[in-house]
Amino acid sequence: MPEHDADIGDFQGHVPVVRHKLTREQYLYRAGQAVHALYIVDVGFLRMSELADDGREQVIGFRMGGDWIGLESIGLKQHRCDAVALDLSYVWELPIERTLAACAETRALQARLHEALAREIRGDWSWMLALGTLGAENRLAAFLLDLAERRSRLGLVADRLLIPMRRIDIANYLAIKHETVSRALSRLERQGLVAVRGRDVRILDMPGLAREAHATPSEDGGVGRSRGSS
Amino acid sequence: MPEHDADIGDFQGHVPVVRHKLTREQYLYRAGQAVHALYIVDVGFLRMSELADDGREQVIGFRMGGDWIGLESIGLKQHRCDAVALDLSYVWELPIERTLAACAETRALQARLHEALAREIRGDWSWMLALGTLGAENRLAAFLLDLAERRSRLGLVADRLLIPMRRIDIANYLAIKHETVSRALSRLERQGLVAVRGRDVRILDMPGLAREAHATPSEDGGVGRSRGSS
DNA sequence: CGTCGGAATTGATTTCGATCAACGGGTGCG
DNA sequence: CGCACCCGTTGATCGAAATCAATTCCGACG
Repeated sequence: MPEHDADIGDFQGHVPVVRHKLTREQYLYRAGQAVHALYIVDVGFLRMSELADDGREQVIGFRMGGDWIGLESIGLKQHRCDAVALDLSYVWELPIERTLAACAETRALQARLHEALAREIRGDWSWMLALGTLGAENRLAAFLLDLAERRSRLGLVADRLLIPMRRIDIANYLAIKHETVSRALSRLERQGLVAVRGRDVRILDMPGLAREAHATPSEDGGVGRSRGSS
Repeated sequence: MPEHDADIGDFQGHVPVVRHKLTREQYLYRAGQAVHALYIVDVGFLRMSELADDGREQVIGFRMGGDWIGLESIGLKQHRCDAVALDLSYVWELPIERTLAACAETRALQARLHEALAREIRGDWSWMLALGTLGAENRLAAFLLDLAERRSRLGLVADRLLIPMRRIDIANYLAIKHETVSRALSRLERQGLVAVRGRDVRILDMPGLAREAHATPSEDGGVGRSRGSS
């Protein structure tokens, strides 16, 4: 039984929920806009990105069915990042004040929200681990594997990815250049792990890909766990 | 007036708080251990790190006075990361169930917790931006600047950093090697931005360092903001 | 007070990914 | 229908950081 990150049904009775349609390239919100809602993706694909004042932009993640959007903006007046649809998408909109109030009243909802917030943090940390310790090809493998896993959690086939984002989005997310993404994909294909045709990626060897998603060379990790008391 | 991330006073009346002493190298918790509390640093310095099953380790951040610890573990049975003291430190321990229950009852506490969780996410995202878009030297500058800012928020002098972590910890956090940290520090010193003697770092030119903490070369950002509807 | 070992700095060389460049292919629009 | 533009792939070269290596610094402890 797929454990959804966010089940809109839990909230539907407690807060007025509106379903929004987003077309390709349409922004759910942008940095600078007022914060007035949280969102849960119903169907579709969104890209989250953080931006610096000097123009730098970093893709932080991608959101699909069941994922929360906007949690990072709790407590803020204005959004600090962008959320844009990569595809035709539908999201549930939950007025933020009403939602937080509902969480204060209903213990189960509060737990849901805490869960979602903590899960977001863990996901970010886990990705930071990958970014900090893996090379380009391993990162890409980890990324594909993550997509596959999320698809299967939604009850979809996991070995057939129809990736809605451009190579450049993937590259930015992986903190590498898009040429490197291409090359890494080709290498994975040459190893017989995946079959790539444009945005249609088929995973041929899931365990092999999983192996590739961990450190290939003689990684040491660096920090060195010294003898710790207690 | 310094706006603290977490004010222990808010919780002290509502949950039984215990103050814990941690000596250098002592673990507050380790991956695998049961989750039973949240923590707020009183004084000292802690290092958070995420670890992979294959031994890779990534330093996620450092915690000092007023910072929460353990938020990432909400909803988990067992910790997935390490929290270790770099220095003699004192932390407040808040039993997790009692604390979450208190948040459910008291709106102000709930807001505090949401705030802290969301702030953690924003901090992570902001650091991901730095990791993804800055070179080694710029990252280091950003790191020093962040330490300085946090010190000043605690009411301490900001331009004198007595860094309790080893180069290797910094390196891991910055996702570079410790030799590179050394070289980058030396370069910053040669530019007259900082004075370094071991772990005693003096910031000589704050604005200059801030300039260094942004992209030096002709960064483009990559993703390319296309014409967005709405 | 000396020495021992981990931490830090600096140098030489290698390597991985970035950059520069060229080209193929699909798609939307005139 | 065909052109133009963007996306993606691949090749050649460059460069920043990793790796390998040698010292120096410094604190702990006998």
